[in-house]
Amino acid sequence: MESGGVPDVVVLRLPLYVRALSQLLAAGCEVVSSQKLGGLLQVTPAQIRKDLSYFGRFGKQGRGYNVRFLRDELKQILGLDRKWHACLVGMGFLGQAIVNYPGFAPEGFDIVAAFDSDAEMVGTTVQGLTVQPMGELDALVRGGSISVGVVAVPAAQAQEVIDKLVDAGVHGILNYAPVAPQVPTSVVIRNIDPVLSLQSMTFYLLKEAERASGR
Amino acid sequence: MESGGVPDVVVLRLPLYVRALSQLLAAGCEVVSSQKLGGLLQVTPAQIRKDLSYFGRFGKQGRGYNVRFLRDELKQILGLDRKWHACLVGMGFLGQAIVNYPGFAPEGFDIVAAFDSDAEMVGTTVQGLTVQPMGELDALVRGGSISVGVVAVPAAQAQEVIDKLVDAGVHGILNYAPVAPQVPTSVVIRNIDPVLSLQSMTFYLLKEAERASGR
DNA sequence: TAATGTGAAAACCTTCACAGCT
DNA sequence: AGCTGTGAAGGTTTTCACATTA
Repeated sequence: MESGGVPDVVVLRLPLYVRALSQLLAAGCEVVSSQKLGGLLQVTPAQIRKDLSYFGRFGKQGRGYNVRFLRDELKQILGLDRKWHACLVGMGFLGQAIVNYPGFAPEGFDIVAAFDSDAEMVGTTVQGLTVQPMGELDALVRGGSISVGVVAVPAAQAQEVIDKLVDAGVHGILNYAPVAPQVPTSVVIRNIDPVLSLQSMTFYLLKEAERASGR
Repeated sequence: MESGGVPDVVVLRLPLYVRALSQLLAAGCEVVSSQKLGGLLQVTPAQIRKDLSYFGRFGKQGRGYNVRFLRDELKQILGLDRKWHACLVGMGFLGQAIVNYPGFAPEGFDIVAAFDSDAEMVGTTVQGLTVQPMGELDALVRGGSISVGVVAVPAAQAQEVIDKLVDAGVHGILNYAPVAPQVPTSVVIRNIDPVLSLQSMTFYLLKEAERASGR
């Protein structure tokens, strides 16, 4: 994917920069060079400068970047200077863990509604969120300001749920189900799949083991 | 990264192929073409053929691939034809969700030990796992067959925990903490970070919103 | 002096297109 | 006839290296 002349890989790295800059700021650091920032993130200085150059000129030659300024610019570019409303579908173990995860809200991501197809689950309250029946999804998303759907249902139901979310007008999906979902090109999807991560990791663990014993 | 002439991106896609092939098999499909497999995964047929060609010749011209055979070959290449032992560090909300997640064991990933620095937590049992004090980590990993460490501690402690795991001899790390960890090149690390995923997503949501209203 | 911003070069990855096999 | 396997072409991403500026 590629948007407005900016390569996708670049957009994927920007949040990393934002986080590192926030840390630097918290540590009282006001100016940073691409070299130093790269050291923190294991990224080459040239790559950082090139990435930033897609969006403007944020540094001062001979000095580096003002940490707060660069951080705020990047947050604005990414749309992180405002709140985003999300709904969660699937309030099983995983869904509950997601709702309880304290990392979303401080970054401006608020889960404002939750749905489940299980009648047992509907009506219960988790972290101040009352679980609603799936039938309510369309009206709530269509009517409101919800732009992101978080999918935490079993694999077998995932595609169906994703279709519902897309129909209701969600433009972004964070999918925790272990499937390869199909979405229209206008919808942005991100998959969280720890098993896939492990399954590509083991390839290298095998090589490592070979090196350690034979070879 | 690049290992044995095989590009990293290729290794990242192989587990996707394995999963799709398993699904096909479950659906009773015995033969598949790169075209059909690509359709399921939103990958071009040429890419699938090229990816596979790094490891051998698995298909039959004019017919396609035997689903079971290709699946088993790929599992072997990735090291998924055996069990992998992992330990979990951090038994907070997130750690408990990870231990309860039913997706790891069926794929051969067994969490066989758990550690926490909180004295309150130590000694409790979650899903048949008794939480042990951090002091035990080194001996247990060093002595045993644990090759993967799963990190589910707060950001502030993550690097320290990762260092301990690496020192103890773990070769792979699945990190859920929102940090950019530093590890030796011999250690493979995968980060699970839903907030970063959302933060790159919003860039495109912004563009989408612009398109929808003004331009 | 010290570090940015950026064209050009190099490396890398994907797609094409077709020979060759079943 | 149909589909794989693969060199070659095309495209994208990273790195280099240096003019430029504070």
